[in-house]
Order: sequence, then C-alpha cells, then structure tokens
Amino acid sequence: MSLKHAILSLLVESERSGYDLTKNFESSVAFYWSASHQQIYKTLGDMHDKNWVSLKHQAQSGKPDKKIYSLTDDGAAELKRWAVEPVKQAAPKNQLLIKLMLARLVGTEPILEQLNGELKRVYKEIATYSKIEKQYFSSKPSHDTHLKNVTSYLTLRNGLLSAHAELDWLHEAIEMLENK
Amino acid sequence: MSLKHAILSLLVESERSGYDLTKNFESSVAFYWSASHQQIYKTLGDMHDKNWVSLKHQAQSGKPDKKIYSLTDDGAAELKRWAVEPVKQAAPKNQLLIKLMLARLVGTEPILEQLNGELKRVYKEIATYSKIEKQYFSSKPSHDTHLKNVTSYLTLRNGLLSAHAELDWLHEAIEMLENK
DNA sequence: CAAAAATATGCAACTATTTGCACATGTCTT
DNA sequence: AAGACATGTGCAAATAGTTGCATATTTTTG
Repeated sequence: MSLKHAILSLLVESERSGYDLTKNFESSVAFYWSASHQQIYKTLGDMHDKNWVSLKHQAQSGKPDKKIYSLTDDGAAELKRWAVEPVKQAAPKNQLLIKLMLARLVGTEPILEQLNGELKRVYKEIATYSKIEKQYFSSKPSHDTHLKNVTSYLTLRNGLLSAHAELDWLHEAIEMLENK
Repeated sequence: MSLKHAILSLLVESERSGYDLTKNFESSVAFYWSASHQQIYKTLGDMHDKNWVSLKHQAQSGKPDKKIYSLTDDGAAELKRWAVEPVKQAAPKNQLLIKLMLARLVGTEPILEQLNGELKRVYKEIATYSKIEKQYFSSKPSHDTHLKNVTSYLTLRNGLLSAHAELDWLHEAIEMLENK
C-alpha cells in the first residue's frame, strides 16, 4: 500500500501528529490520496514498529497531549527506495460504468439521473480546483519557481484535466442516452 | 463493494461459472473493474449464501465439472436497487502524484523516468482502445443502434478520454520538470 | 514425448479499508 | 446552561482485496 508512503512524504517536510496528518489528508492530500483518522493512527503505529518513524510526546495546556512523529533514517531510506521503484498501476474501479451497463435492466431514465448527478459533482470539483489555481498559482510556474510549487501546480493540473475529461464524457453519454 | 454488482450485471445476460466470469473480468470488464479468480469464487459463494445467485453443477467430459451460477429474483432485485442508488465516489488513489511530490527528496531525474514509463503505458492503452474502436465500433452508434452497443461504446469512450487526459498531463509534467 | 498452457475450483494468511464506537477536554454558539 | 464543534487518540469488528499455495485433468506446443 502507499498510505505509508503518503504519510512519510508529509513527514519529510516536518514532524506531525496523527491529528495534523488527518487534517492534511482532508485538505491538500485528498486530491490524490485519502485515509480516515483511524487508518492514519493505525499506520503510524505500524510504521513506529518498523522504525520508519520516531515518536515524542508533547504536552499541551488545555488540549489533549500530542504524539509527534518524525521521519527516521530508515523511513527516509524506505521512501527513497519506493519513490524510484516502478509505479504499481491501481486497478480501475468505476461504479458508474457498471451502472451504465445496467441501463437495459433498469431503463435509461434512472441512469440519466445518475449521470446528471455526476455532472453536478464534477462541475463543483472543477470550481474548487479553479479557485485554488487563482489563489495560489496566479501565473504558471516558470523555471525560477521553487520545485515544490511546480509539483503542487502539476498535482492541481492533474485534477483539472481528469475532471474535464470526465465532464466531456458525461456530456457525450447524456446526449447519446437521451436520444434512445 | 461493487464486485458483487459487477458480477450480477454479467449474470443478467447469461448464467456463468466462476471460470467464465474470471475470463470476462480479464477481458472486457477489466476496463472498468478488476478482480482475481480467488475473489470471484469467494464472492460467488457469499452471494449464494445471500440467495442472490442459484447454482447448478455441470459435468463435463474431460474437463473438471463446472458450477454454473444464475441470477435469482433476489439478486435481480438487489441489482436494480443498487443501480438507481446514488454513486459512491471512490477515494482517489494516485501513487504517481505522491512520487511527484518526492522530486525534492530524490531529484527530478528518477521522477522523470517514472513519468516517461507512464507515458509508454498510456500510449499502449490508447492503442488498445483505438483498435477495439475500429474493430467493433467502426461508426458511432446512432439512434437505431441497440442500447447495449451504445453503453459498450460509451465505456470505451470513457477509457479513451481518460487516457488522453493523462497523456496531456504527462506531457505537461515532463516539460515542466525537464526545465528545472 | 515432455513441458507448458488452459480448464476448473478453492483455502489460508495477510494486508488494506470501512464502519461503529469510545473517551477526555476546551471553546464557541444559541 | 446546553449543545455543537474542535482537539486529540484509539479499539474492535466487518468488509474488501492480495498473495501464495493446492489439486486434478486435457489440450496444445516445441
């Protein structure tokens, strides 16, 4: 799995608690990976056992204590090893296409409803991406931009291009099904 | 999960064995869902317990016996219920984007290698889709085409549009990283 | 003729993820 | 004052998926 590596990649930048990581996964990381807080706490424990991360307790006034995790040398080595290893392609899982195939069984109307629902969702997604693009990346990064900005920009572009492809497909699909 | 529903959707068309279903998943279904034979046999057993599928044994000369599964009324009802229920969006899982973020840690060269590897894979994928498009769908389905052809065509279009979006993104990403 | 591939099914162990619950405190809102 | 929301951590059970192994026969290929 890559959750371990997604977490380690955040710990490269700074030490973090499970709670901090959960927040990261809810905001920025959510664009390319997702995990619940239960999964994150569990995985931090597993990685601590493997000695990929080290742990220190931080007492806080008022709030509960934090358990702050940092990347160890072993963790950094594992992350470097994984980063250059060939990508393992995730198996496609597209519920909507199963449902589309069921148009014969349930009729085109309920399937068109589903497609229109997705259309709304994708529009919203594109709006979210566009907003971030304007806020943080008002001009396309150039050769003197820091590498981190470049990779963040490309992550955003990935989301935008995929969303646009889905939008185009949904328009095609809706048009063809409406003419049946 | 939707593996149950993907299997049921095939059993709508005809009764099939676990082996038959495995072959379906390796060829056509693979474009939108994937499953190993172990998983398919297991799930068929689970669905038999739920009475979503019924079972008959078929002796074969020479080859091992087959266990042929058919859709039951309960199975059909479940499939119809699921088909019209709102799509549950799959959480994004993109290893490549985690790796891209690691360009600072490991340098841009190994990441460019990964991106170029993906480029090759996507080119092949597009070639596969284009070949099928030519073989089976020489002309865009029109209003008098059977619904099943329309949905199959749209499944193919989904693959093509997604693959093209990824291709465009890879070109952008490679260009930007090369200029660093 | 021997080896490999295809046909056919499945268990067991492990890894990954989801869902539901639990607990403790602080601040902010109505 | 009551209730919601944020901070902070986690267990347990169930579901989903992967990996390795097992078995038996037939057909095809070199």
